[in-house]
Amino acid sequence: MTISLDQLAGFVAVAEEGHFGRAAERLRMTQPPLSRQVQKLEREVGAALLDRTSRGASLTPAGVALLAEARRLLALAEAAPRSARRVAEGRAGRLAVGFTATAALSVLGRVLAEADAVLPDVVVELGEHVSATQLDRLRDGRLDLGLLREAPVDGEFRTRVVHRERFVAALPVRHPLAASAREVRVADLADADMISYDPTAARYFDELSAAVLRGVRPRSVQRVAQVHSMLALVAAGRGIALVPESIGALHWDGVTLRPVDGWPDPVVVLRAVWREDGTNPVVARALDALSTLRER
Amino acid sequence: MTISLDQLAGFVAVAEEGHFGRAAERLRMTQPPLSRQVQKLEREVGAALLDRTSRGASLTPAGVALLAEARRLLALAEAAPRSARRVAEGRAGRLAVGFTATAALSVLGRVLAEADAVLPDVVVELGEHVSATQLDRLRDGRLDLGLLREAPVDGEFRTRVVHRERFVAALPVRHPLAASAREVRVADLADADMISYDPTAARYFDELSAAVLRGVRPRSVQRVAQVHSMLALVAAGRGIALVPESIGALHWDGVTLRPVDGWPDPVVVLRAVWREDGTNPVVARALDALSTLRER
DNA sequence: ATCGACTGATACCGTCTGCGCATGACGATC
DNA sequence: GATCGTCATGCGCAGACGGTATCAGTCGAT
Repeated sequence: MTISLDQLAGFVAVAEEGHFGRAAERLRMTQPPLSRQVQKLEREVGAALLDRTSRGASLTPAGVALLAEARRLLALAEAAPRSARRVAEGRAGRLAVGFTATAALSVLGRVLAEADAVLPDVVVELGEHVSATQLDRLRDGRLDLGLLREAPVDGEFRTRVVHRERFVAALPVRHPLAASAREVRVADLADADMISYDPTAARYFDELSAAVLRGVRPRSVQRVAQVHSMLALVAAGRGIALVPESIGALHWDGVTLRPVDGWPDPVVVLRAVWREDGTNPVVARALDALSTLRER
Repeated sequence: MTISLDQLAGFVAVAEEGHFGRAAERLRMTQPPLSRQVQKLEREVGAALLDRTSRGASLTPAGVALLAEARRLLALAEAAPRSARRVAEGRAGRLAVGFTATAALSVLGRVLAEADAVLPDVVVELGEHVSATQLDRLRDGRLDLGLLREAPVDGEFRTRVVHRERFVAALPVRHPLAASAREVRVADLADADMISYDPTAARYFDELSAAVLRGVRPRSVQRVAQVHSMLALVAAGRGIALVPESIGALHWDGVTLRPVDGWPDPVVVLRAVWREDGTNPVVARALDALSTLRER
């Protein structure tokens, strides 16, 4: 009751060959069923598509019109499964990536460049979210991959460190420590005014700060959640802050970044997080791309 | 070995319903063959398209990709026969129309406007050719419809008069006849210098001129094939010419058009000519449009 | 004018696909 | 843990579809 792709393929072959016999040969079948196929198509279309003569067959105007449509249909029908297979293999499709504000400064650019190079047919959709929101959206499938600081305790997630960097001290340019030495020592911070992290909203940075300060407890003059706010306060001369090194990409006026003596190890990590049982096959391919990234 | 439209329709139904049973109901079939249909599609695509659970089925990423393609395919498959049928009925398609230089001045504009109004989906392809060339191209199918003066003797053509007009005299503005009276009389032409038509290249006009002059034989100072050349010579003051009234649309400087006394009948005709056994169904529709045109 | 060669259409037959019915396997829910 | 609802599977049969043989028409050569 409706047309079939076989009928269209038969019709196209006859139209191109101008000859039922040769068309049948091309389709690796015999002529009689091909004739019937085209007749059936004509009945279903409700119009003659071919003029049959004793020398072969030629297109009617309706046939000309249908030929173009039939070619498009057959091309689509051939391409559609291939493209679906590519999506299944993770070579094409969509990848929803979440990232934190500070992640944008360190690896996001390289991640995207690498994804573009390795997975050119994957459309990466980006969203900036704090860590907790990213985990929520990973859970409900709105994100495929998160870039965040904290290691999620939840068992359904898997994790890979994609970036390590050092904590550095951000000093107001007029601060005495900025004038005197090249490196800041931990002890110098003991009697400094310090802008520190909000223990809930920026728990990771807060705990990391406490760890690297090794018991030294500077005066905390302000607690903020965002690294950016922190730098604004430093620029205003309100105190010193500890920030990830990659923040230096911003070149904040009035702020000097100094390494801290005795902190050689890159301790601030950024993790890629994804669902163990995620369904998007692009994730696996993207993680391959991320691993080559880390090797450099 | 290849996908079928039925499989795609089944897949789309399941994808939209999220449920094999309801999808089967929508397709007016039972659930088991639908399940097998989708399974087969998945084998042929080479990827899982649906995640089956005990609550229904949801799309995999590959399924999402294929769903979009499948919808496009099905829409095309539904539209293609309709559009072919419209072409077969002459409601859509191409119409190659030939016309002579003078036809362009009289009815071509109205013909095209009418065609656009009555047959909006027909693309009209225009070509200006002399009558003989038009007949050749009608014969070999490069033209569907000709607009020309002469009635073809050939039996394979059919004809319909689409325009009638009068012959008028084209006078140089400084010519005595232009100054004296409103109408020119045939007798006045007897001793006038006259620019006349080439008896082979413009046979129709030549014979018509002879007929309307009723035995009066003016001096023929020049013979030309094109009405336009004729007017150029009139403007140059070389003589009088007889031209179809519609040429007045051109407003040649230095030329005055005057009706001729005793020529009341519109004698110059323009005919639509087409092949008796032509294959393009648009022709019949176009002739319908032309007949309504003539009634006005 | 006749015959032969070639065109697509038709008749007939066998197979294989694809449907429906009955039922199974599995998970969710109470 | 019984029950309900999901999709998958086994089986039998009708119909679709392809292949072989043949027909019918047209064209061209003899």
